[in-house]
Amino acid sequence: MPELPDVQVFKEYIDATSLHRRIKAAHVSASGLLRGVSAQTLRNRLGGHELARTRRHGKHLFVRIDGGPWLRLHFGMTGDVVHVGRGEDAPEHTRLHLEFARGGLAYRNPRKLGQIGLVEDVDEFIEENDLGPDALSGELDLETFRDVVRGHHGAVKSTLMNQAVIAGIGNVYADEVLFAAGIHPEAQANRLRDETLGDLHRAMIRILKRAVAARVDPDRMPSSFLLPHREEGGTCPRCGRRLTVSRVGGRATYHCSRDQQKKH
DNA sequence: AGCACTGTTGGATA
DNA sequence: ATATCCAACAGTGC
Repeated sequence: MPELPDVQVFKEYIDATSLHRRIKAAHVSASGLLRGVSAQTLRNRLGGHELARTRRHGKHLFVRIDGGPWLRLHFGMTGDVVHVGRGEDAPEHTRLHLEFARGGLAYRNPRKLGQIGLVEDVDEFIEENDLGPDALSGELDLETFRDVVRGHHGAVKSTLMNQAVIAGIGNVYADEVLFAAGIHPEAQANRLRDETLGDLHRAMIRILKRAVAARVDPDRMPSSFLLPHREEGGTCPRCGRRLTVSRVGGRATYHCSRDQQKKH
């Protein structure tokens, strides 16, 4: 689940619930998620400090520890963050629990396919880990978008999902963006026309922003979105036809064979 | 009960 | 550069 819009919602959630509160103690309960940091170090760096601000790049969330490094959270397929009410225990599958004087913040991850780390310099992390520009950053203007997308000649869907090309888009929103732009998921990235890339760029920004505005709740998304229909037997919200289910780049793919014929 | 499926990334392989 | 397969892991559904 956690792609750019989801992580943005987590970011805003932390901003609203957890900044500038002293961490009484940090509890780490899944060492397998830790990247380049021990549970001991994590506890020491978090305990007694406050979260100062947050930053997101692609699907990574960074939380600045006041006067110290950034806590880096990646959510994998099943992670999220949730506030813990005062006096309550952290919920099931909590892997990192920041306990405040009253209440706390829990990072949950049932499948443990996420990452927890500490980074001194976020920009350095982005560079070293070969992350492309964030899909919603001003850095990714139309011209840059055209250049980076055209540098690849696989399926456009795979290109959109390649974090080294664009950071933030995963399987679900790749389908959503291509549906909005009327582009076939298997169209070759480097053969897309200027105009088509313009459609794609516009759709990407609009869809991601709209999903964030809907708090990634399918019930609050426009009825034109593919997401609520993205299931076996689902129908196209535009023409009512049965959606085509296939695999592109090894990932489950939903598209409408009538409304997504644009190949280039 | 057993098996295949799933929104993530990363590595090996061809 | 790209596609495929696998692994990490746990929950769910058939």
